[in-house]
Amino acid sequence: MSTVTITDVAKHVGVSVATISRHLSGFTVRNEEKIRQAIIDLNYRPSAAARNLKSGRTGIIAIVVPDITNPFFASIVEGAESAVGDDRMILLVNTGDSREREEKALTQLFGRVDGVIMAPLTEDEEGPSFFSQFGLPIVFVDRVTRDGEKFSSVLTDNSRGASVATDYLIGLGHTKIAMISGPLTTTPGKRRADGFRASLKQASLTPQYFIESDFSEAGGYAAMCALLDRDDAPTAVFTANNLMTIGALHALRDRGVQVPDQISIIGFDDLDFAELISPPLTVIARDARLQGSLAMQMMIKHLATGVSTPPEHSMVDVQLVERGSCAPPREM
Amino acid sequence: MSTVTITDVAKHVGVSVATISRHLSGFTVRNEEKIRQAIIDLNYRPSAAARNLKSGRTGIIAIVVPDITNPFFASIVEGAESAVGDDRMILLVNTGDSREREEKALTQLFGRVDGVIMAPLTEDEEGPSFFSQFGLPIVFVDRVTRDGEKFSSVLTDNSRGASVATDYLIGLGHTKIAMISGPLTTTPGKRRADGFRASLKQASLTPQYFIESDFSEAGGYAAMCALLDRDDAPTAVFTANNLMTIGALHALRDRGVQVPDQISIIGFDDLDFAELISPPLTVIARDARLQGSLAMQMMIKHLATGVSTPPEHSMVDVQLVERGSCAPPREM
DNA sequence: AGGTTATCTGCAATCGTTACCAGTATCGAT
DNA sequence: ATCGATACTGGTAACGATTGCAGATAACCT
Repeated sequence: MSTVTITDVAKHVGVSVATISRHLSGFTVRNEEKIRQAIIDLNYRPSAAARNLKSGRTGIIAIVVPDITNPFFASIVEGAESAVGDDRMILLVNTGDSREREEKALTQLFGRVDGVIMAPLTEDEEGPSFFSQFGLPIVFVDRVTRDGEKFSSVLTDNSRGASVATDYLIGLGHTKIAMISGPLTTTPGKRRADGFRASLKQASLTPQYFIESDFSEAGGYAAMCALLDRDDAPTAVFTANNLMTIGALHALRDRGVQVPDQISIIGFDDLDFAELISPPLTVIARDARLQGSLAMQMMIKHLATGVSTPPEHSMVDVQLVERGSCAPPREM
Repeated sequence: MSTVTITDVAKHVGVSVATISRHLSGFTVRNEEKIRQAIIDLNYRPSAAARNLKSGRTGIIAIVVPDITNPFFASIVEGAESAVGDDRMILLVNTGDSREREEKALTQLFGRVDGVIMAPLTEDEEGPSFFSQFGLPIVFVDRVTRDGEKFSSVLTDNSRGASVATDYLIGLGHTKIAMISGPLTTTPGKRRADGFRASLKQASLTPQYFIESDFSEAGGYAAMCALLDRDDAPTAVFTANNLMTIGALHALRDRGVQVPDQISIIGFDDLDFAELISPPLTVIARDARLQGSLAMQMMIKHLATGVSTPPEHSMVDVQLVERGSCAPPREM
């Protein structure tokens, strides 16, 4: 059992603790070999807590995401992991889409981590100081808050992505185009809705099939059902994230609606298995892993250069991946 | 900026640091209200590092998984998250299937966390003391090492699961049954292979279509291709995890092989979209979220009752979910 | 040999908190 | 008024590491 301290090692070797400490910090000391051996013999491991207390740094970077089972966020985490380096670790917080838990997490994180990479839930209705108050370096990823300018961020052009999707459907000849949207209180929710609306407007169409949902599979299912229940059902639907896409597909399957013959569907965010479903799913894709990695790189650079460096902003490309789930409307 | 210490609060209120500390620990003190106010006014947050140093506990539990983008592990993490409680947090380590990183993680984790929930990569070839040496409470999940008896664990009956899958294929009349296996150095890899072999043996069949792969999508793809390239191709295949199943399905799709007409396929571990692919995928399922939650509960109990409590072992059920990807062989 | 560097060393203060110990105020009972 | 019990309080020594300071040793030069 390891309750071996630096003092024990020092005694064992016959030098002072300072010498051991210096050895540990990479300075040259007289009895290198003896010290190394003593550390192994005693199975000594420096106390992280004591180091933190002295140095004020923890070597831990937190990642706060709304839902780790969403493959998009899992990939963000993986990307961040890949860029974290040898001397740091990642602390994951899953807020389960709860604003309360997000807030509590930030409070608890203070002092335990050197920085936070986060996808905030909402645009922060509570004033510009909310995230600043914690005094933690933050890099926003995927989403940003109203006072986001103050912090670095890695975002995708959500509005453009939604426009590309909508324009694509319009280009195929659809006029009855639905959107199953995320919550308008979140940045991606809002921006994607904006892009959708803008594209419709440009084509002189009205957003009569717009449903605000919640980025969850169940939400997507319910929304799709609601759309199908309408007398005048849409001929195409744009689902604003991967989970809702899955839900919508389940609904279509359960109702026996043929894709793309009876309805076209395009999703936001690619899925591992998008090619495996029939027909293969057409999506707006972006590189989540890259976003995570970029965010981590920003954080590391920020921690290295000091707290008062100006925030950086980075935008990751979206692209249309045409597969087979969209076709021109049957009845025109 | 928060470099406010308990001393500052004490001075501000006009009491000693001990009093503030007691208030923080929930004891009744004289100036409750004034203290509460001072803490808010000064924006004081207790130093986690100092607390760790004094108490020896961190309030952090680590979860070490090989691959967070695997939905199975993402669900484990989510399950653990859901059971972690208000006063603790989760530190995630993604080892990326690297034994080296796993080992380094354990070293770094010491002193930073109160316990580790982990899915170890291998069965630990390096002797019984490997995981013990870190002096950390460990709960194994999904997988176990050779000296696993010493630590608590939450496992699934991998061998039985594989047998159920194999028996199902045999029951349908298949004799040329392939298995795309995980690495035999991992517990789930080995046990599932064992179950497969046992079932074949009982039916007087020989495992001539056995391929050891690596639990990755690419590995599954390659293995499936190899099987299809054989002169005497199998009529059914059992893939030992979800990622390899996806890879195999991609291979089948690319080669234009019809499921289940030309080949039957059954996977280990369910997928969100298993019903969406065509035909819907038949799988051996188990509740990953439950496993994660159970593991966390064990860890919390273990930390509460003390280090010397005997390890617990829990087994989670597997079940066959019949969908449409398996059928009797065409040519008999 | 004497003087000057260059290297390494130990001492002790420090990081922010907790917990033990002894001390004081308050109160009711005698 | 005195006593004992109760309820808080403040001072201070830890927790285990790092680091500035000054002293010691060795190495080098003239």
